[in-house]
Amino acid sequence: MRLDNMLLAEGVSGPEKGGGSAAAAAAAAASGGSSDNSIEHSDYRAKLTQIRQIYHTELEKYEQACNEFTTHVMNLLREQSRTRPISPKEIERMVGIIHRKFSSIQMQLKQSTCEAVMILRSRFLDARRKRRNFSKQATEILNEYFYSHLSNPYPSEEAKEELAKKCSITVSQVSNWFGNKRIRYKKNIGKFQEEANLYAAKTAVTAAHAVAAAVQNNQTNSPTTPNSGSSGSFNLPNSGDMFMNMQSLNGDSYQGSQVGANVQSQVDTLRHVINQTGGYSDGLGGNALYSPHNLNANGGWQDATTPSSVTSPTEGPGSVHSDTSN
DNA sequence: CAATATGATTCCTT
DNA sequence: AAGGAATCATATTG
Repeated sequence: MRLDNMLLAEGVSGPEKGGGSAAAAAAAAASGGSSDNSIEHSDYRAKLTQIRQIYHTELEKYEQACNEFTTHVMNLLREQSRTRPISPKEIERMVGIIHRKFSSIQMQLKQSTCEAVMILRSRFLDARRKRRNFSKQATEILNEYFYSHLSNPYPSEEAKEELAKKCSITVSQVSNWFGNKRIRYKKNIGKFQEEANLYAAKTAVTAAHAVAAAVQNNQTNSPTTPNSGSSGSFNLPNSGDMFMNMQSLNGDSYQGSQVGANVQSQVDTLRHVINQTGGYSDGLGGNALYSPHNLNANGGWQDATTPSSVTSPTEGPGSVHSDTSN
């Protein structure tokens, strides 16, 4: 029974043409494919039709054999009925036995066909096997979000949807990405240091521009940290992104002649804000603020088994931002 | 071709 | 259910 259903759903035993492509399309939609894998789909469909043909011919063959055998037995019985009386019940019984035998054979055929289809599916449609990297742009967007929310890199469902939309991937892919990113970041923070600096600088610059404009407009205004509409700006147990921003701003100086000055003042105000919000921050408030290896230490969401921090074989990852010559 | 990066899946915990 | 950890299978890189 179930085998029948599955074969029907898979388009093997259903209508001749429509079923296969429909099943393939459904499977493709389930695996969240974009649109570029039409080649694989046609390949898959070809294989599926092959399976379907085999299945149908075999099925037909079995049916035919069953009928032939039945008539043969009937003839034999009829012949015997001349010499001895044969009740119709006996004939019925024989026919039933034959049909049962053949239907069990058909069952085997269906089962093996099911297996073949499953193998085919896992071979062609399992996204894990045909893995494609996301576009450069998509990873850019995701990384930007990740590093600008480093203190709490857990996007809400809505944020995930938005990111998915922007990156033209699915929400579950966004979830996967963040899951992988969090774990891999935590596992080896040193390896991600320059990436972190890069994206932090990128977002920081935009923020700094905004703030600089605001400061120019209204100097006496107390800046309430123009965080893009993320979650609360003061839930920070560590405020890693803040420190990131400031570190990159201060260390790298971003070649901006005028901007640099504005940013410097901005850093001061930011530091002020941080001192206000984080009551505990007197420990690392002023002087430790700009040393990059302290950034690793004050992780908030990554507080499992202290990750042996920076141990890179090649160069000191802690001194990434010390741009030497000009 | 080995090493590494990366997206997806599975198992397990909370 | 969502997230962490381990793992798989492929992509990319050197």
